[in-house]
Amino acid sequence: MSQLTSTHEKVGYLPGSKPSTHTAFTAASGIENAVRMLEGRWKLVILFNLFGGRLMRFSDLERAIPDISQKMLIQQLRQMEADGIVTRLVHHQVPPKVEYGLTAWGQSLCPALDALLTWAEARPASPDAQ
Amino acid sequence: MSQLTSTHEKVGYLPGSKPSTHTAFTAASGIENAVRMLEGRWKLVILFNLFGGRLMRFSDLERAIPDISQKMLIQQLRQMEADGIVTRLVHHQVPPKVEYGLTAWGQSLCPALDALLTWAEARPASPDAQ
DNA sequence: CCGCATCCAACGAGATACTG
DNA sequence: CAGTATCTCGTTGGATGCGG
Repeated sequence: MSQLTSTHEKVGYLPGSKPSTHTAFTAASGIENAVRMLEGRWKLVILFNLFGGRLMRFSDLERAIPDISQKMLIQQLRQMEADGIVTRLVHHQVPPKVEYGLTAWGQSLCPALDALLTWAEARPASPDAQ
Repeated sequence: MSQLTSTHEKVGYLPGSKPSTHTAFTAASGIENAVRMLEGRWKLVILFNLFGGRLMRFSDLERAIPDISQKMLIQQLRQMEADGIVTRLVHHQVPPKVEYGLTAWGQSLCPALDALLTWAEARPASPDAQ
């Protein structure tokens, strides 16, 4: 279910003709929301460690991402939790144990990121004059 | 040609088993490059005004995006030009005339953004405990 | 018309130290 | 173990004014 056309032809969300659900501005702001959730120095790295559906403890993530500080790790996790991307599961134990995972919606980010990765790697080496 | 699996099953880029071309870190950094090019307050709005393959003058873009400052417009355009996403065509005239458009690679961003938009709009209203 | 330079405020993110 | 608190700094983006 594609909302934007991917061709070089005229597209449906252009101002003037809006047969589709989106104008240039609504489409942009919708994607901006997505990009905002993905911004942040570490979010994608965290996400990729969580893809696959397994749960990881705070300390697991710390080990998996050596250069991250505790502050950044918790901050980015909490933001993604607030965004509905990651789940936070607290086990009331001594010592404490908290596991992080992905929501179903978070999992569904995977194909979109795949598209982005494919695009990024298709970058031509030499500048192409259109 | 998908490089990441989109299922909830085990995925190929996970540490330990790397039959695919990507580890969690190379995949993340590849996408980070893409996200970095899309960050910036106005880049997506500019992009959407350029999709469709038509050329737009500097002043056209200024009019199309009322709240943007000249500094921001030129800055984001130049960055995207450096990234190989937009083209810059200078007509040596009096008064000056410069037209901006998308490279072929820039055009090919469209489906990837579409995937992101579809994902963003699929966000569940209520928090879903996975 | 198109763009550059400068100054400034706001925010993101790292380092470090401390707590339940 | 899993956080919180504070400080600092680099970067981003806005406003304004000048130049080819």
